[in-house]
Amino acid sequence: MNLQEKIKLISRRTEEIVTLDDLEFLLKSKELLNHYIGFEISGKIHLGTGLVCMQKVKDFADAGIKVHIFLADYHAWINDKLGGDLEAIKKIAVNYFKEGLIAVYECLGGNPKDLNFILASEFYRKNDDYWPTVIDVAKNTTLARMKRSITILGKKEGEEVDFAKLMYPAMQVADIFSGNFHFSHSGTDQRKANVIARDVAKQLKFSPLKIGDKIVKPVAVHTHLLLGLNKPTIWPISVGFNKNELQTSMKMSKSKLDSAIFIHDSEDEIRRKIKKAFCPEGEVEFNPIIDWMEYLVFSREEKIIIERQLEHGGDLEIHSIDELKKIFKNKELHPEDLKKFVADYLVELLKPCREHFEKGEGKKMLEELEELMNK
RNA sequence: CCAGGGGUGGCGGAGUGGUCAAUCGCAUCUGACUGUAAAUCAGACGGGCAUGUCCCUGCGGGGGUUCAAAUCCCUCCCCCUGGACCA
Repeated sequence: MNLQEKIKLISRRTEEIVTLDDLEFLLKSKELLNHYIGFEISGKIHLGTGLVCMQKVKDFADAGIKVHIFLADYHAWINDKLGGDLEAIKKIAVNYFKEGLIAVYECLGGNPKDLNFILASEFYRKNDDYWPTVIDVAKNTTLARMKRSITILGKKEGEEVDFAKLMYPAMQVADIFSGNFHFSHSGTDQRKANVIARDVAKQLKFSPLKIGDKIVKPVAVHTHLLLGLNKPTIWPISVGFNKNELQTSMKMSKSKLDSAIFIHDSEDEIRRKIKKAFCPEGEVEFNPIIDWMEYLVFSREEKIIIERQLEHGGDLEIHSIDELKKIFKNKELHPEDLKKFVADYLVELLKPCREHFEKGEGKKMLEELEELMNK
């Protein structure tokens, strides 16, 4: 694969690459390059991580980059996930979470051997330079900035938090340097941490990131955050609405009931959630179903055929997201037909993963997680 | 550690001895209406069933006063604001 192909592969369907020049520089070097994406062990894996993030992980792997999945157990603990029980979090991380990511990766056609899993707590224990790196990062960042950065934990800026949460951004940044990761891959919600990493990169005494003798900044690759299936909190949109605010309110979230589909949801669950999803006819911009078509379907397909009854126009062949948007905007495609397509598509795509968690060890791991979440 | 304020249903937030299973808003669920969802309207919304002017549990935990407590008293825990301490 040549340089241009690699760049194209890594940057396809991303929201942002910081920066493209640095990406090119890294890819030109002859060194083994390391990718990283961190996941808080926060509960069930939804399609945002399962399909969007893992698809990008596969892109990295296909580009010949060593990919690392960082199981952020300490981070989950800090962020009060799973009852804030570190031991339980660790267990879920190495069982359910790892298992789930492998299973979806296979659904996407990836080879699980590509994936290198790192458990945060283990990584810290074995790495004497880790905590000095945290301090090093902290010394090069202001308190005000850390306070602003708690949005990466899903907290609102200015929200009252315990002190550990202010350590979280520094830890996340230190993860990147301690792991010697050249690529920090995340959803756009993690942008603040990645930008801090780039800002402190040249100041660090501990674990600086190097290519040869040159100290470099990690390249941030930000993938799209899927829209939740719910109606946005601000709707209908009025004149002078805040687009950012609206988009933030639309993000898929585990805390918003039925806004997310999980990688092992049953066929009925998938269909039920899609059916009740917000989907205004003719609206392409703030429409979760259109969003999912773009990031879950057209990210993989060159051509799709939407089945329709004759009275509704008969089967429809579409070749791109732009074509779909145009047709939908003109109300030449009814939401119900589109929903049916998306549901069928996901049911089929996720089948191996679903079956994996329906029996044996997989089932046990999922039940273990559910029990913990119901506490 | 001290002073003051506070902890009520999934969330926000009323209530401050009986008429409180607890106003109201949001969320959620059901039905009607739409070829989806939304919006709108009607109903449900602590749990149970025999669905009733029925039973149980309940207003941070525990104990007490009272015929009667979310409401008063004691005690413990936790949160917020400020202060004190700082070899």
